[in-house]
Amino acid sequence: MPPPASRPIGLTLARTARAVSRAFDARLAEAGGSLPVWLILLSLRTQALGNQRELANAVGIQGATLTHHLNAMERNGLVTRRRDPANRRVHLVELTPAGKELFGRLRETAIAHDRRLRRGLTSAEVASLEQLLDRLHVNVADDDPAVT
Amino acid sequence: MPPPASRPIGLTLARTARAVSRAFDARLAEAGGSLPVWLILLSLRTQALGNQRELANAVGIQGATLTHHLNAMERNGLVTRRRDPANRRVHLVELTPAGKELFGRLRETAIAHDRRLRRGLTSAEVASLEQLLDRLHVNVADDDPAVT
DNA sequence: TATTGTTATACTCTATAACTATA
DNA sequence: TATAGTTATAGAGTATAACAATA
Repeated sequence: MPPPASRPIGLTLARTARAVSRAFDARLAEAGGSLPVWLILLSLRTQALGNQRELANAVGIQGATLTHHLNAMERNGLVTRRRDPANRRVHLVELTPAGKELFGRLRETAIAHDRRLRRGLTSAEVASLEQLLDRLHVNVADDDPAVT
Repeated sequence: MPPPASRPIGLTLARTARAVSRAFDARLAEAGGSLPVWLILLSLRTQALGNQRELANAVGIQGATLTHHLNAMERNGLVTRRRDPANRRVHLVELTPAGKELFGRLRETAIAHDRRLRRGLTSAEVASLEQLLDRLHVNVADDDPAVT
């Protein structure tokens, strides 16, 4: 049986994602942010997260990597960290007013980016794309290395 | 008019692409490669490229970045570089037998990865996905920053 | 002992600027 | 002067391992 004759979908996905994320990165940088910072702010604002492990998980990075970003964000006055009195191992991460302001700006950036991405696509097409992407995600998520 | 109410397609795209490319990276690493090395080998084998600038372009990186990878690949015995007698400014990049061997192995890896990605999708669905991704790509490619 | 998070360190990919060799 | 490529340097993002603090 022949290999898939057409252009591999993984290649198309990788190239599209790279182009799209570079464009988004550039916009975020103009607005004073970056992708990890945006994802961290977004997670903090839209999810109730009990600790940094959960936050790291929501963003899709390791705990130490999150610490790295939080250090920079704290240095830049975007977040504060303080011990949870109820469990002093846990650090409560909170947005400062500057952090909330940046969140607002980056949200505008993200909305504009998405509007641009959707240009010329019907909402049915976007929904279909989203659903197909989710299925790809599931296909690599179930880590069954025995797939030959 | 309200912002897109649903989950931003850019976020779904970014998360899917990250998960998929991490899975692919892991497979490539097991096979002794990496994504940039695979893209370089693929370009060398499937396109007629006149010089390194064109090669860098095909891979989607800067010339200096390409040099960086070629240095490593040459160190590892995968490619050779020699001056083009017709224009001694140009360096002809050629695969060694070891380079061709690695190409073959990585191609198998890429094919298996793609087979896995496509699981449960009809070829019409894959075609539709590919076409939608291409349209997103076009939407960010035309760099018209005046899109509000 | 287990859990939470930080520090130390390093790696990969990428880029820009300055440089060399050739035309 | 212009073009092809390299070298030098740096920065962002990520990771693992060892550690400190707390439970």
